[in-house]
Amino acid sequence: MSQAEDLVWKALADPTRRSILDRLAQGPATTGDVCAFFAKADHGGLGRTGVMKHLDCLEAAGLLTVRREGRLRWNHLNPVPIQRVCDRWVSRHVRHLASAANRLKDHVERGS
Amino acid sequence: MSQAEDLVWKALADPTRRSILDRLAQGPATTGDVCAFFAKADHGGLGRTGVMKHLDCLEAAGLLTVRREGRLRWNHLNPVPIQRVCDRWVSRHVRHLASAANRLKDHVERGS
DNA sequence: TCAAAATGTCACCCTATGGTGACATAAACG
DNA sequence: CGTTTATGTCACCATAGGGTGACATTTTGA
Repeated sequence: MSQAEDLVWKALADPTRRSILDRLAQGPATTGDVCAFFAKADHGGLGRTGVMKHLDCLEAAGLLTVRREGRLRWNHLNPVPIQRVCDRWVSRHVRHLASAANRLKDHVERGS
Repeated sequence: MSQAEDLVWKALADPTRRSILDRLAQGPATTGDVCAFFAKADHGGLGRTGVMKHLDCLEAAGLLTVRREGRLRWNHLNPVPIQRVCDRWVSRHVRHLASAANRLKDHVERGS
């Protein structure tokens, strides 16, 4: 229940940030690259300031590592926290899938 | 990128709601049960109205199924959406773990 | 040196969200 | 029937969060 895990959940809660992670999964990108990607209206028409706030949020959660190169800021995806959260929390619940399915089955059979 | 998946992410973003799911993972509970669990100060000191809003949120996300029995409302955990989101999104990123590790290794070796 | 490009930072706005108290409804029970 | 218990619903409040424009800083390159 650490603070760090909470930051990860909060970071993943926003669809725009998940899109950024999708973009970074195809390789590192500068902030300008990400901005160009989201400038198009079909990706939200988001401005540079907004993108940066999302990047900050992702970095705080550890989902992003930054490498500065001259005036460029290269954003690298770091999927480790996602896996950690998935292992530590999600698996606990998915483990109950079978019993939950049984309860749902009972639920349906008894006619709701 | 469906609306349904977004509801799941939003629902999981809040630590209180994840605690509720943890509680429900040990078996179904009435709304009163959940309230009693959160009334204690060490669990947030949350009120009944607040609990119900969280339950509504979880139900909208499909993480919760409700069965009414007289004046009781039994809340059942449904981990299926969690697994669906994990399969459809998280696995895409965890798949890049190896290459990301390499990039981080390069990053460190080049001295940040 | 000077201008353009890439990023950093700040103040501000609006809405979504978590939380509450008050009241309404519905079922169990004497 | 009247009371208690469990839940539903509503109006309301405070804050966090997503988004913006304006301006500062730092490189690059002519």
